[in-house]
Amino acid sequence: MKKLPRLFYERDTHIVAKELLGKVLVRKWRGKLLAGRIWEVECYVGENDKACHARKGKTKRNEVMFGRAGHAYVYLIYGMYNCLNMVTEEKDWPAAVLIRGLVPLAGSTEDVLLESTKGVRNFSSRVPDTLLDGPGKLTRALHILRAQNKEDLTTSDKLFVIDDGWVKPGQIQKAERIGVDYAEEDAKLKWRYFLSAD
DNA sequence: ACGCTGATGAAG
DNA sequence: TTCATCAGCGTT
Repeated sequence: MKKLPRLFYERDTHIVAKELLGKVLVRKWRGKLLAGRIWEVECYVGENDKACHARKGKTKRNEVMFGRAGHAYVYLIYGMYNCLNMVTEEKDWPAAVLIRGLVPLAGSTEDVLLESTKGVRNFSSRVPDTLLDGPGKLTRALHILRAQNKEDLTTSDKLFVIDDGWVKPGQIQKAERIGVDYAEEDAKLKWRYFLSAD
Protein backbone atom coordinates (compact mmCIF):
# COMPACT_ATOMS: atom_id res chain seq x y z
CA MET A 1 0.00 0.00 0.00
CA LYS A 2 1.42 3.34 -1.03
CA LYS A 3 1.91 6.45 1.03
CA LEU A 4 -0.28 9.36 -0.01
CA PRO A 5 1.84 11.46 -2.42
CA ARG A 6 2.73 15.13 -2.36
CA LEU A 7 -0.05 15.97 -4.81
CA PHE A 8 -2.63 14.69 -2.34
CA TYR A 9 -1.61 17.33 0.22
CA GLU A 10 -0.88 20.08 -2.29
CA ARG A 11 -4.55 21.03 -2.69
CA ASP A 12 -7.29 23.06 -1.05
CA THR A 13 -7.18 22.34 2.68
CA HIS A 14 -10.88 21.46 2.91
CA ILE A 15 -10.58 18.90 0.14
CA VAL A 16 -7.52 17.35 1.77
CA ALA A 17 -9.29 17.31 5.15
CA LYS A 18 -12.37 15.54 3.82
CA GLU A 19 -10.32 13.05 1.82
CA LEU A 20 -8.14 12.26 4.83
CA LEU A 21 -11.25 10.93 6.59
CA GLY A 22 -11.18 7.15 6.34
CA LYS A 23 -7.49 6.96 5.47
CA VAL A 24 -5.06 5.16 7.77
CA LEU A 25 -2.46 7.01 9.83
CA VAL A 26 0.58 4.78 10.28
CA ARG A 27 3.32 5.23 12.85
CA LYS A 28 6.31 2.96 13.22
CA TRP A 29 7.85 3.18 16.66
CA ARG A 30 10.48 0.90 18.15
CA GLY A 31 9.73 -1.75 15.57
CA LYS A 32 6.02 -1.67 16.33
CA LEU A 33 3.29 -0.71 13.91
CA LEU A 34 0.78 1.71 15.41
CA ALA A 35 -2.16 2.70 13.26
CA GLY A 36 -5.66 4.13 13.28
CA ARG A 37 -8.29 5.20 10.81
CA ILE A 38 -8.72 8.98 10.59
CA TRP A 39 -12.18 9.88 11.84
CA GLU A 40 -12.15 13.59 12.73
CA VAL A 41 -10.13 16.55 11.39
CA GLU A 42 -10.10 20.35 11.41
CA CYS A 43 -8.85 22.93 8.89
CA TYR A 44 -6.62 25.88 9.73
CA VAL A 45 -6.17 28.03 6.68
CA GLY A 46 -3.95 31.04 6.09
CA GLU A 47 -2.89 34.15 7.97
CA ASN A 48 -6.43 35.56 7.79
CA ASP A 49 -7.89 32.65 9.75
CA LYS A 50 -7.99 34.03 13.30
CA ALA A 51 -7.82 30.50 14.72
CA CYS A 52 -4.73 29.52 12.73
CA HIS A 53 -1.30 29.54 14.33
CA ALA A 54 -0.07 31.45 11.28
CA ARG A 55 -2.43 34.37 11.97
CA LYS A 56 0.49 36.51 13.19
CA GLY A 57 2.89 35.49 10.48
CA LYS A 58 5.78 33.07 10.42
CA THR A 59 7.44 32.12 13.70
CA LYS A 60 9.90 29.43 14.68
CA ARG A 61 7.03 27.26 15.89
CA ASN A 62 4.78 27.46 12.84
CA GLU A 63 7.37 27.79 10.06
CA VAL A 64 6.70 24.32 8.67
CA MET A 65 3.19 25.50 7.73
CA PHE A 66 4.77 27.99 5.34
CA GLY A 67 6.74 25.27 3.58
CA ARG A 68 5.76 22.56 1.17
CA ALA A 69 2.64 20.48 1.66
CA GLY A 70 2.94 16.92 2.90
CA HIS A 71 4.98 17.64 6.02
CA ALA A 72 3.90 17.09 9.62
CA TYR A 73 3.33 20.08 11.93
CA VAL A 74 3.58 18.90 15.53
CA TYR A 75 3.39 21.36 18.41
CA LEU A 76 2.92 21.23 22.18
CA ILE A 77 -0.34 22.57 23.58
CA TYR A 78 -1.31 23.35 27.18
CA GLY A 79 2.18 22.32 28.19
CA MET A 80 1.18 18.66 28.10
CA TYR A 81 -0.08 17.45 24.76
CA ASN A 82 1.22 17.21 21.23
CA CYS A 83 -1.04 17.88 18.26
CA LEU A 84 -0.47 16.47 14.78
CA ASN A 85 -1.27 18.44 11.63
CA MET A 86 -0.68 17.76 7.95
CA VAL A 87 0.61 20.78 6.02
CA THR A 88 -1.45 21.55 2.91
CA GLU A 89 -1.60 23.92 -0.06
CA GLU A 90 1.22 25.66 -1.88
CA LYS A 91 4.45 26.97 -0.40
CA ASP A 92 4.11 30.24 1.53
CA TRP A 93 0.38 29.66 2.01
CA PRO A 94 0.28 28.49 5.64
CA ALA A 95 -2.44 25.91 6.11
CA ALA A 96 -2.85 22.52 7.73
CA VAL A 97 -5.29 19.82 8.75
CA LEU A 98 -5.37 18.96 12.47
CA ILE A 99 -5.96 15.28 13.14
CA ARG A 100 -8.52 15.18 15.98
CA GLY A 101 -9.58 11.58 16.16
CA LEU A 102 -8.78 8.06 15.01
CA VAL A 103 -10.48 4.70 15.35
CA PRO A 104 -8.16 1.84 16.32
CA LEU A 105 -7.93 -0.77 13.61
CA ALA A 106 -9.27 -4.21 14.37
CA GLY A 107 -7.07 -7.08 15.40
CA SER A 108 -3.58 -6.91 16.72
CA THR A 109 -3.33 -3.17 16.30
CA GLU A 110 -5.44 -2.60 19.39
CA ASP A 111 -3.18 -4.81 21.44
CA VAL A 112 -0.11 -3.06 20.12
CA LEU A 113 -1.62 0.31 20.96
CA LEU A 114 -2.41 -0.77 24.48
CA GLU A 115 1.03 -2.25 24.93
CA SER A 116 2.67 0.89 23.65
CA THR A 117 0.86 3.11 26.15
CA LYS A 118 1.82 1.19 29.28
CA GLY A 119 3.64 3.41 31.72
CA VAL A 120 2.75 6.59 29.88
CA ARG A 121 1.95 9.36 32.34
CA ASN A 122 -1.74 10.24 32.69
CA PHE A 123 -2.76 7.24 30.65
CA SER A 124 -5.49 5.90 32.89
CA SER A 125 -7.88 5.04 30.10
CA ARG A 126 -7.12 1.62 28.69
CA VAL A 127 -10.18 1.15 26.54
CA PRO A 128 -9.39 1.13 22.82
CA ASP A 129 -12.53 3.10 21.93
CA THR A 130 -11.34 6.06 23.98
CA LEU A 131 -7.67 5.77 23.20
CA LEU A 132 -7.60 7.90 20.08
CA ASP A 133 -10.62 10.20 20.40
CA GLY A 134 -8.77 13.48 20.84
CA PRO A 135 -5.82 15.24 19.22
CA GLY A 136 -3.65 14.97 22.35
CA LYS A 137 -4.65 11.39 23.05
CA LEU A 138 -3.91 10.03 19.60
CA THR A 139 -0.42 11.52 19.49
CA ARG A 140 0.26 10.10 22.95
CA ALA A 141 -0.90 6.64 21.88
CA LEU A 142 1.08 6.69 18.62
CA HIS A 143 4.17 8.25 20.22
CA ILE A 144 4.11 11.31 18.00
CA LEU A 145 6.21 14.05 19.58
CA ARG A 146 7.72 17.34 18.49
CA ALA A 147 10.66 15.31 17.20
CA GLN A 148 8.27 14.42 14.37
CA ASN A 149 7.70 18.08 13.51
CA LYS A 150 8.66 18.70 9.86
CA GLU A 151 8.67 14.98 9.09
CA ASP A 152 7.94 14.46 5.39
CA LEU A 153 4.83 12.29 5.33
CA THR A 154 5.38 11.42 1.68
CA THR A 155 8.81 9.84 2.22
CA SER A 156 9.05 8.98 5.93
CA ASP A 157 8.97 5.34 6.98
CA LYS A 158 8.03 6.33 10.55
CA LEU A 159 4.94 8.46 9.97
CA PHE A 160 2.69 8.48 6.91
CA VAL A 161 -0.87 7.97 5.64
CA ILE A 162 -2.15 5.22 3.36
CA ASP A 163 -5.36 4.52 1.50
CA ASP A 164 -6.38 0.93 2.15
CA GLY A 165 -9.45 1.16 -0.07
CA TRP A 166 -11.90 1.40 2.82
CA VAL A 167 -15.13 3.16 1.82
CA LYS A 168 -16.68 5.80 4.07
CA PRO A 169 -20.14 5.04 5.46
CA GLY A 170 -22.74 7.78 5.03
CA GLN A 171 -21.98 11.46 4.68
CA ILE A 172 -19.23 13.61 6.08
CA GLN A 173 -20.45 15.63 9.08
CA LYS A 174 -19.51 19.27 9.59
CA ALA A 175 -19.25 21.40 12.74
CA GLU A 176 -17.50 24.33 14.40
CA ARG A 177 -13.91 23.88 15.41
CA ILE A 178 -13.23 23.07 19.05
CA GLY A 179 -11.37 25.26 21.50
CA VAL A 180 -11.00 28.32 19.29
CA ASP A 181 -13.27 30.77 21.14
CA TYR A 182 -10.53 33.40 20.94
CA ALA A 183 -10.88 33.47 17.13
CA GLU A 184 -13.85 35.88 17.16
CA GLU A 185 -16.01 35.45 14.05
CA ASP A 186 -13.76 32.68 12.72
CA ALA A 187 -14.68 30.56 15.75
CA LYS A 188 -18.05 29.99 14.10
CA LEU A 189 -16.68 28.54 10.87
CA LYS A 190 -17.72 24.93 10.41
CA TRP A 191 -14.28 23.71 9.48
CA ARG A 192 -14.35 20.49 11.52
CA TYR A 193 -15.17 17.38 9.51
CA PHE A 194 -15.91 13.94 10.88
CA LEU A 195 -17.53 10.64 10.07
CA SER A 196 -20.60 9.54 11.98
CA ALA A 197 -20.58 6.49 14.21
CA ASP A 198 -21.75 3.35 12.49
C1' DA B 1 -16.18 23.32 36.78
C1' DC B 2 -11.08 23.10 37.59
C1' DG B 3 -6.16 21.82 37.91
C1' DC B 4 -2.38 20.17 35.42
C1' DT B 5 1.64 21.76 32.65
C1' DG B 6 5.33 24.39 29.92
C1' DA B 7 6.27 26.47 25.30
C1' DT B 8 5.14 30.56 22.95
C1' DG B 9 5.09 35.32 21.68
C1' DA B 10 4.26 39.94 23.19
C1' DA B 11 5.26 43.39 26.39
C1' DG B 12 8.59 45.95 28.99
C1' DT C 1 12.73 39.07 31.97
C1' DT C 2 8.11 38.48 33.08
C1' DC C 3 3.45 37.59 31.83
C1' DA C 4 -0.94 35.99 29.91
C1' DT C 5 -2.40 32.77 26.74
C1' DC C 6 -3.32 28.45 25.03
C1' DA C 7 -6.27 23.95 18.37
C1' DG C 8 -6.59 19.24 25.67
C1' DC C 9 -7.42 15.80 29.03
C1' DG C 10 -8.94 13.77 33.26
C1' DT C 11 -11.18 14.19 37.50
C1' DT C 12 -14.65 16.59 40.42
